[in-house]
Amino acid sequence: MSGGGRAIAVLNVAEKPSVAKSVATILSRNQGLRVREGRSRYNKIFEFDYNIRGQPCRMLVTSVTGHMMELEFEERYRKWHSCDPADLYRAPVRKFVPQDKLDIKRTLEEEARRCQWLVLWLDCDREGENIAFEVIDICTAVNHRLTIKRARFSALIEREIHASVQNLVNPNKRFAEAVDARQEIDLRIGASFTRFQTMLLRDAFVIDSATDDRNLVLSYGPCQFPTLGFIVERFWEIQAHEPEEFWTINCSHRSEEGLATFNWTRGHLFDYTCAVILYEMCVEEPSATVTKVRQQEKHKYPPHPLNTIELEKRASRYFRMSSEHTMKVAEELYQAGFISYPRTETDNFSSGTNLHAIVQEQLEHPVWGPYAQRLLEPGSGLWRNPSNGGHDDKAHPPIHPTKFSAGENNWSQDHHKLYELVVRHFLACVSQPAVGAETTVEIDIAGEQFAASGRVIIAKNYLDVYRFESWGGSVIPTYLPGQQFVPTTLTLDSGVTRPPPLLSEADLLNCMDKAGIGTDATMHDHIKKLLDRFYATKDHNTRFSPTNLGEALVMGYDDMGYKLWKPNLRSMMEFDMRAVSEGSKSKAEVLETCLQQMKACFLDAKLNKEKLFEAMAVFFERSNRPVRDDQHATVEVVRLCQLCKQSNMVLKQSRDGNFMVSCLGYPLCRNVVWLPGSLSEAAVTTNVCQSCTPPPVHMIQFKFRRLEIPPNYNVDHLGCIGGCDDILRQLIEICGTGSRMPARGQGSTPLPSAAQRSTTRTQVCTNCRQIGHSVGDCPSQVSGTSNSRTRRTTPQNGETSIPCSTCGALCALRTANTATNRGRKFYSCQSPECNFFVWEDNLDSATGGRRNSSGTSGRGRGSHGGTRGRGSHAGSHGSTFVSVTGDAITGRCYACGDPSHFANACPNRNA
DNA sequence: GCAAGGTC
Repeated sequence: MSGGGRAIAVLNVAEKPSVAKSVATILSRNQGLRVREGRSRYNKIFEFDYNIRGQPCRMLVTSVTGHMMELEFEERYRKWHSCDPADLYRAPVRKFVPQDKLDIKRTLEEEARRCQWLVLWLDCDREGENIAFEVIDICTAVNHRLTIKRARFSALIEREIHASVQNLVNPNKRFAEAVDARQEIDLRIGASFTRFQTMLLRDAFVIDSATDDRNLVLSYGPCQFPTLGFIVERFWEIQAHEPEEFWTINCSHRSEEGLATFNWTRGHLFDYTCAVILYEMCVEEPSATVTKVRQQEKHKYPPHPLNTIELEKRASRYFRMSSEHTMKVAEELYQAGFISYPRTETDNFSSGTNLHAIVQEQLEHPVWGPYAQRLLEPGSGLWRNPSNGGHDDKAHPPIHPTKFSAGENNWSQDHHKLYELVVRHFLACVSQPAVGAETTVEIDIAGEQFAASGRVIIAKNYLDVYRFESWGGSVIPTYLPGQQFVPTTLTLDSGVTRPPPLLSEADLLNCMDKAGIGTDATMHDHIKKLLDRFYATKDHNTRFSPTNLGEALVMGYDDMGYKLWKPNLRSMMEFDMRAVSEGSKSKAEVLETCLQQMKACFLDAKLNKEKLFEAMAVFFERSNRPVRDDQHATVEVVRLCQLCKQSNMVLKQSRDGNFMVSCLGYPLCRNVVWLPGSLSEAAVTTNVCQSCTPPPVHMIQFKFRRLEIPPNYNVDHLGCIGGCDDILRQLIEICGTGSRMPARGQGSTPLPSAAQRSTTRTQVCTNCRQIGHSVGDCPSQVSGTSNSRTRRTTPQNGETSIPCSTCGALCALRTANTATNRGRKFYSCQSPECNFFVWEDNLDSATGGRRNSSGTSGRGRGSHGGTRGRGSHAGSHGSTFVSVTGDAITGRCYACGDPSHFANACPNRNA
């Protein structure tokens, strides 16, 4: 020790208990290391003396367990009906320490009070940096004099850790801010879309999932939806596949040495005539000449060191274990000390790793022990330094065995399998590749080229231990260049193209990895979420299909023209996060632009919700369940209820279009203000009334139907329901409120409430000027569009109403005002119980039935996107038309079957 | 009841 100054107390915090222990063990060199309990039973506190750049330190090393804080909306936005989901793009959010993290927080506070320095040993990635700032916030709140330092390390090895503590740096605020932005965007997008689509669809359809419909959550998330998108896209590709016939020429030759199968170098042809002509040329002159014999040494290389994704993919492929279960078992093996940390991107061992020692541990294993023995014998030549997979998370090594086991009593079959995979994979990584001798023989028959190949494995090497992989070997007879022979068989075979298979779990992980969806630690969660939400199913072969629900949701958004189910959104976010980390964009800037875009997208999705209805209607029956008052309604807070003084009053639109402002405390509080029946639109604004108390009373932007209000009133009116608004009061008196509802004559329409009855007055129809009904119920008017039209029940060209093909009520002609379909006319059913909808330009095809009546131009399942199958996946081969046996050629016409000629000379050819 | 990210 130099200087000899007074020792300072240094609080060191790692991301997880295992890292705290490693850091403490390495720094203390295991001498004078004391351990004591913290308030959390997982997060111990290690103590020892150390010296940082001449400064004597009393080191305290403890840990958190990942993030300390969660992001949530403020209380008044937490309930699903507390606000319009669109408000969640602006609703205030706050970070808080959840209940199960409070004990760690208290440990940090208690220790931080007594320390002078805080050294952050969080993982060296963006999330780690964000957690670092969570720790800083907690510690500096109780001790603002703390000196804050960051330790940067790329591996938990002595050299790195000692160097790191002597070269402490400052934490990187930009990294942490990138994560803050990601969290906020994920929360706002996820919560808004989840609430929106759940409330919109759950009660409107009979969704035959395994859970009670009322508890069903139709979640949306920027990772789960693209994952679902991969599954649906492949499913559509399969459905859209049109089998296409192709032809190929196959040739075989049997000699004393065995059989050789020659493949046509043209592969296969889709042109039948062309194939037949080439085939007949071969048959007429069937002698084969060997043009080339090539012999080559081929290597099959062992896999890269194992990271999380690869572990999940291989466990799925080899054992059909789900990625989620794999991670659970791996976690247990890790906790028990048998394998290294299982959540790692790294597939490259750092140069300091003692690989021999890891092999050494396995020597006594009854099955692979002898292989490990051979590996360590210098004379065997089996050893090879592992390859570099090119990924490094700078925090963890590749997954490898850390403790020998020949199997533990408490292990399940899956524990055995996974441990075996980790060990065999590691031993394979440090082994020589398999070596094979490959022979390729090329022949020419009448100018057509064919090739056959055979392989002899010379040295299996790593394949001896890696039993999960194989390398097929096949022997072919010896051929010499220039040699001639007559094929044993020469056949023209047909086959059909086949669609690609459904995505396997390994395929899905691959898609996610390539598109940057999720992290190595969360990808399996996203897959599991799709199963939990009934969006997808997995068959016994680990292949995923979308459920009707999953497909309908993706189809609905796809029909809106949005790629919300594509990975692009996440990629863009990832790009922005990187920009924040690098300082080229600010967190505020990214949040502003991203949320603005997403809000616009959300609002447009809301406007286009018919698309979701249509897509759902392809798969599900409409629900007969009475629709609750708050379903299908826009919900916006106007003011605090002055009756119960506990809940908010919100603007709502009932399904038959009437607006009201009612208390969320219903049914405990029944306070309601009915708005004029002549309203076509109403939206709560951010403007607050200056005269009504107690504030805030939000003003509402009203839009009235021109023909339903007297000419001296404006169609647009910014009004207040707090009692100050004379215009609103007058219009309620003139037009009445909600009176259109009982007049609709729908048996299931609820009776008007007391409040409604009390505000319904004698009315004068502004259309026909008669007393007793309002314009909305005027018998001489349909849907308020004109005062001269009469109701007809048969559709005619240019007609304004048609009978609903679903329920028999009338459908009114309306004009769309959405971004994607502005100006396009459609019919929608006027019955509040029915959501029938059809584009006017689809009317002809719509009369056949509901399924074809959707606005998607008859596009149902199966006709989506998809590439044509041509050449993608060759199917099985079929008929043999001509066979060549020895020297005798027998043949017949492909077209008519006559043995006297071939198809190119067939007299019936053009018949 | 909602997201995704850490981790036990």
